[in-house]
Amino acid sequence: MTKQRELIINILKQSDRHLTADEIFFLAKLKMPSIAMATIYNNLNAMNDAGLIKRLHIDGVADCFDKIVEPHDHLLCDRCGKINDIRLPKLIDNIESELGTEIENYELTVHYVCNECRRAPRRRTATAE
Amino acid sequence: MTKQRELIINILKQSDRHLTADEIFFLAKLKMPSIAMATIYNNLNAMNDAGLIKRLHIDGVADCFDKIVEPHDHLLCDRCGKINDIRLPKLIDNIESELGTEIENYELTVHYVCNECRRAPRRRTATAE
DNA sequence: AATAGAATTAGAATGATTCTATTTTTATAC
DNA sequence: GTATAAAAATAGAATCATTCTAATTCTATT
Repeated sequence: MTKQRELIINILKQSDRHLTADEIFFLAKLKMPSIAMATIYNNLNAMNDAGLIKRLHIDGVADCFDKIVEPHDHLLCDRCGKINDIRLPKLIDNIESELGTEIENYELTVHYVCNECRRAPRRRTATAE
Repeated sequence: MTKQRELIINILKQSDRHLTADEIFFLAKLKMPSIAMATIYNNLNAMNDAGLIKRLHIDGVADCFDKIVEPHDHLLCDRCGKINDIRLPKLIDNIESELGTEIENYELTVHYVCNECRRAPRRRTATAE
């Protein structure tokens, strides 16, 4: 466990959002100015491959990294772009029974309009629409 | 409807796979050597935005384009990388009832090991693993 | 045939990510 | 505690997918 990896893990742990490699790089540089982008990617990729974190692709946005612990799904608000985590524990059984085969795992992104946006319609909170 | 768009649509229609922009470009150039990459993207993006086709992101591979007609999900074999379409019509209700909200739509990619790979284990058919 | 607007073309630009060569760090053996 | 080998980090170049820009070509309408 290198200092760099430790730092990256802490940044992920302390964030309540799903960060991009770039955001992690920026935050890491504050604490360790010498850190290189390649180190960010090397570590994120290694941890992703090891299943310690999860690379997340949301259309039109750079990949984000998620400090998963347990499997979960994502809720994307189509208006404000915010991503929320959800657990849909029965879903894997639903999929398997509809499909008739055992599956390894799955990735699900649900598009919806979050409560805030539903209430205050049309006011844009973040990047997306 | 320009000649270029017609060509792109035909390429998509005639293919039984999900093609990348690059593959579409290559195939289009065979029939219309002057066609530009920007035209491919312009048309794919326009059709995607209009809901006529669907941009598809699979981890580690360039985006593919899918000639959807109706909503459907994707099955990705983790061994050979092949993508199959599936319909899981009950899923949207399942998600909505588990979630307690109405949703717009969703994207689901299910990872599994396809029948061929299950039978002939470890022999790699395509790009992935 | 003249014109306007839309689409295409070519290639430069961008953004994200990976690669490569060099340097630093870490761990282990002497 | 120094020598050495392996692993990781660094800097920056390279690559890949995609978008952008400016110039050109098409198409439809007058």
